[in-house]
Amino acid sequence: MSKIISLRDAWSGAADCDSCSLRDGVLFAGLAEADFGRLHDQIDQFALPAGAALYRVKDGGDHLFTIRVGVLKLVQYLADGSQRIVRIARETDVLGLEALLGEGYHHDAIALQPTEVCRLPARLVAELGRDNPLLHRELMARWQRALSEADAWLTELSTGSSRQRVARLLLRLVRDRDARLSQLFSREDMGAMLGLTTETASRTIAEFKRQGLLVETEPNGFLLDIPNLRQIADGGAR
Amino acid sequence: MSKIISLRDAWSGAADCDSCSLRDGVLFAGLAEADFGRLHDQIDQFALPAGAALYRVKDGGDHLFTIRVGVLKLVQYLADGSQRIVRIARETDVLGLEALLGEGYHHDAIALQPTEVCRLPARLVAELGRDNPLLHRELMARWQRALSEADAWLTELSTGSSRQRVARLLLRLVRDRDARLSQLFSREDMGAMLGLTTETASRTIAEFKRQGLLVETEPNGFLLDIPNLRQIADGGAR
DNA sequence: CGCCGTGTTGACCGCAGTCAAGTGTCGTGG
DNA sequence: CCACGACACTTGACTGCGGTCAACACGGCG
Repeated sequence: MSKIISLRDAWSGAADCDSCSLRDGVLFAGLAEADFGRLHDQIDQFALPAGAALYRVKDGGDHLFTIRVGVLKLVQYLADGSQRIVRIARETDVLGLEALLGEGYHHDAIALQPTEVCRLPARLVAELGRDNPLLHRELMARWQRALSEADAWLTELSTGSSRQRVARLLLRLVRDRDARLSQLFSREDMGAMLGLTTETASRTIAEFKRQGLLVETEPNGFLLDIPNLRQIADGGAR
Repeated sequence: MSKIISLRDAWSGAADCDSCSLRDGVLFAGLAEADFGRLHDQIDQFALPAGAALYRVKDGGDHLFTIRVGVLKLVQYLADGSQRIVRIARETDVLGLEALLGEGYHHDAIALQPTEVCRLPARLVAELGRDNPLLHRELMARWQRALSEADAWLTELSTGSSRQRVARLLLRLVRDRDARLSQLFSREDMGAMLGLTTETASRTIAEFKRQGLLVETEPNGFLLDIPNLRQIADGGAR
């Protein structure tokens, strides 16, 4: 368990959209300058340390968030108190889409690394989306992306042996990037993502290291043996 | 494996929307009569026997579907050929939302029971959605519903012991309805939904029957002992 | 220094996967 | 009409993977 940090503490000012390097990649790429002006001064920036919650299930939910840097986990809890991580969000991803429907958040969103986000009022985005086809389309695309992710977690990360799941998770983390990985999740989080216990996650990672499938080249810098991991992921050899 | 039935074979005419009992519940509840007219004569109806595919992953994907009666499974396949059922769709649900983004379908959609659907051209729905706020909102709500379902499958149906998973599946099938259940899935499908083997699904169902948690009152009519199933689902006693 | 959180490893055991046989039902064709 | 095969479901026997409980190593921090 980590310290609780309220969003208020994390406020780091009004957003500096004009110079934002993500400007073209994010939700508002297609927004006319006029519309964007309406939105702009409603946007706030926040910086979260690792372990801080961006929002929690019970929260009201009247803001969307786009991630500038960092990684967050989306967590749901079961009746017995155990947790399951249902998705991971990283830079340019949008969180809290459910706020557009006035639903209140469906997960806890918790930073896994130092993270910066922009906060947008849901009402305003919903309004703009109503008569702006490009934003409308962009919102649908975000929803679809989240859905595809969710499906992939089911088929790839909740099926097969522990070796397969861990291998698939590692491969998914580097994806298009090359074979280097800057940070590994805690064993506990890995377990919660893969439906395994902390011990099994630990054992499997340790085994991969021993077999040279995962080499720590520098502190917090890992190199993956992608071909062999891929073979394991597909049900191949040990 | 079941016979392959092409959608062409299943065509059963232009849709009779005016008398459709679902008219108020579906996507177009908020559509003005004029707009709806544009859409209406583009809609076709299909009837699928159990086992037939509504669409497959490879298919182009330029139609949405709304389900009038029946149940479908959405299936994804892994590299090793095994299948995982990622969602179930029933009356009033909308399938193929991804077609709105021109993406091609992401699953195989296969009827589990005799099923009737209406088919809508994706392009037209996308157009209407662009300048119709109510439809726009309705589409977002559908996407969100699918996403919530996907998350629930992860936390409820892919976590815990086989007894817990089967119990949660049964409870989910009756949901708001009362304790009666008209049809049970095949053991194979249950396994694919829960990440279990066919044998384990069979054993667990058989055990529930022996314990009176699941009573077959008539052919294809089951009664659930909801309180006790709920206790099992939450990690309670055997 | 001692504490705490995280990761690792060991020993043991039980649940669920595997392989296989057996039962029941349905549909087809002789 | 019955014989047969196909298929789904059930059940058994065995095994192995991963869960559980516990001890220990390591590093950071008060």
